[in-house]
Amino acid sequence: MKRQRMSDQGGTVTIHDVARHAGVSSMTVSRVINKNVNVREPLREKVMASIKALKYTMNMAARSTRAGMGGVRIGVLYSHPSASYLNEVMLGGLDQAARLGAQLLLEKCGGLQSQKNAVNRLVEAGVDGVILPPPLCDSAPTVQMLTRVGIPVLALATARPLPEVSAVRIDDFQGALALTRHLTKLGHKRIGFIKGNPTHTPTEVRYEGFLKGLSEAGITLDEGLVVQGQFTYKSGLEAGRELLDRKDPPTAIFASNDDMAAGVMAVAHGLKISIPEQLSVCGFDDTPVASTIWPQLTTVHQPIVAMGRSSVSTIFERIKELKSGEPSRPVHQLMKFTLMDRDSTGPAPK
Amino acid sequence: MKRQRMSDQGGTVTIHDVARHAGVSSMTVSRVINKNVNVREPLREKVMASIKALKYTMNMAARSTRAGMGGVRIGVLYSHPSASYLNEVMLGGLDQAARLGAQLLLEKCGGLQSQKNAVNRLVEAGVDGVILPPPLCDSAPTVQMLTRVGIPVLALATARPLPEVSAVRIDDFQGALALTRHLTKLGHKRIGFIKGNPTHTPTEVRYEGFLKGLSEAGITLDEGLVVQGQFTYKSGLEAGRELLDRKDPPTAIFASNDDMAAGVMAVAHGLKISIPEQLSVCGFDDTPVASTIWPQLTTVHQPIVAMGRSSVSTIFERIKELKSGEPSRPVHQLMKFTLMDRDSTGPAPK
DNA sequence: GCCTTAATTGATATCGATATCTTTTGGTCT
DNA sequence: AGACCAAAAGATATCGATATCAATTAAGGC
Repeated sequence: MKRQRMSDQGGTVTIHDVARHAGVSSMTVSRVINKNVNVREPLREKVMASIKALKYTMNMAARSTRAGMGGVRIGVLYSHPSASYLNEVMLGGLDQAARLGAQLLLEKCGGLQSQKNAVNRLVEAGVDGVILPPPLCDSAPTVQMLTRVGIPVLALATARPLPEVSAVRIDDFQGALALTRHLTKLGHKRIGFIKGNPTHTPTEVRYEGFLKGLSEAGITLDEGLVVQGQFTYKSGLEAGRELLDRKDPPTAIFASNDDMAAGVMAVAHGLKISIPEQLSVCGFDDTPVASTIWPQLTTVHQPIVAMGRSSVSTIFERIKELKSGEPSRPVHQLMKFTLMDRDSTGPAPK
Repeated sequence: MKRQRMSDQGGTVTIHDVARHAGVSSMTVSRVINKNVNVREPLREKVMASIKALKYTMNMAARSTRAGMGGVRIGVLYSHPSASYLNEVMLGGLDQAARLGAQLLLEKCGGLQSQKNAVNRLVEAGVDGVILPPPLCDSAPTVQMLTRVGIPVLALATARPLPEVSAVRIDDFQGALALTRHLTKLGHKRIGFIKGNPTHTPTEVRYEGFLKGLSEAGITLDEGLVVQGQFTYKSGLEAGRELLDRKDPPTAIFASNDDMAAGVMAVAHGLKISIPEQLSVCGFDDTPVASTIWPQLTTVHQPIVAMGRSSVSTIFERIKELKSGEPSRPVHQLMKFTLMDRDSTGPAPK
């Protein structure tokens, strides 16, 4: 009895409350919210004012029950990306799914046979579309299985999207180029490079960006400073040890992702090599680990959360088009990356 | 035209389809789904069979529009927890919120004044409840501001819940005790301990668990092996260096969280101390970093995602009670932790 | 065996937003 | 000025699940 629907209105403000307040029908309010064209200016303003006055916010759950669009299910099929990467994707994805009233189904798989099973489980569950985070985004068999049964696919963070799939990604080439320029501008000439897992498409593209950056600065590639990694912390540890144990170690190391950069930094800490005074290190992706470690990592920020969000809305649109029989083509969306200039890079020594 | 509502039924299976198939009313189906008691066994079975046969899954969005519970808004107010920790909380939280049809509002703040502003923003936005992840879960002023205006509060992962707030947490004492037992069982006698940030409540409790573990094993505390940390990677780095630079270094180090343990391991890698042969390291929380680094970290798994989920449903229940005028008391929920015995710990050397 | 009570089941209204259809409005063309 | 038509606004039906109340059945009690 204490707290009985206190405050001005009785709890939540609905579209009808706004309508009453503005003296129009709720349909008009709906049209205003959805930027529908057929509303005259004075009315639109009156409605907008009421929305503000009542602090109206839409109930997304209700919207999604609207006729026809009921219960869109989107599958997210992953094999073994880094834990934090997937977390961020899901963070954005779940948030957007909630907004759209869609349902996200997370499905895990391993080898090829297991991929088949996972795809079947998703189809059985009646998904209307599937998002493939890396590294599955580049798996042709998986994509085919899905497209064959008419389910649209979206590849997340692939460097080279397969045909027929939508994609949300950044320009890995430009990102690697920007980072390399950053290093050469700081005066680094001997730059080590740690490649990623060769089965992931960004691996090669980032390397190409690095090469371009070197040639721009008139530096000849020293093949001995290029080490193969696997995108894992452990491979970064090994590659770092290999590079830093040389008698002519590089003054900077460009690791193809943050986990490997963290490995390199761990080795450097052990060798009492101070960062960034004696060695500059940079990574790629800007996963949480980049700002966890010390010194904080200079890296290319990939807006993973936003990409997760965008993946969901992009494939949602596609599903809507397909359901209503409209013509529909895969959509490619390029997100902006940001160079995060933090504390792990500095001027080349001496 | 290619994909025109293929498969058996015309799109999504609803509760009504199931009802028709089973020859009952949709209300009965609803009761079966929600494990409501008042359904006789034969009918329940018939309904269950139909659910399976039609591969029915519920439309969560629709459920959340149900009378009365429309548009619950839950605020999540955080200051500066580790990025990955918050991610996991939100992952569980968003997922559960979607299920319940609630809306989650994320709000950030810094100092005390900024906390006031943040609380005001949340109240303005009309939140019905607020979740406080660490370290804000222990902030008495914030809690007071909220309870004063009648908004229920839930503290996440606090070790000592303030009065009047609900809480979702693990038993930090037992967790630290289990981990210490693990080390002593492996034969370690000289065990270093890195404390966490003194303003967080789990810091002291974990230390107490450690002490208890030592005394159980009949080990006298060496005060020199206890170092103050801050829950940050950097403080782990410094503490690790301090402990490992001693002439009589410990054979095992218990860091109060994973980030600090990662710092210790970085130092060890640098000193070419092999883990776990020469040094055992363990952390606490099992954040993604624990399985990212190498060797993978022995730690206490805190089910953060599940705790995020549980926080949302717990405060949701509370909100429901308050809204319907039922009597309502804060709820405390203790989650199970798990000892993750991975590769960073081993038998004490010689 | 009849009546009261409790346990089951069903019928109907509802939630919030939108699709769709209908009515009204306002303007243009001859 | 009258007719006609598109634009603008409203009325109503709908989505899927559940709350609520009514109807039915079963279970005891004397």
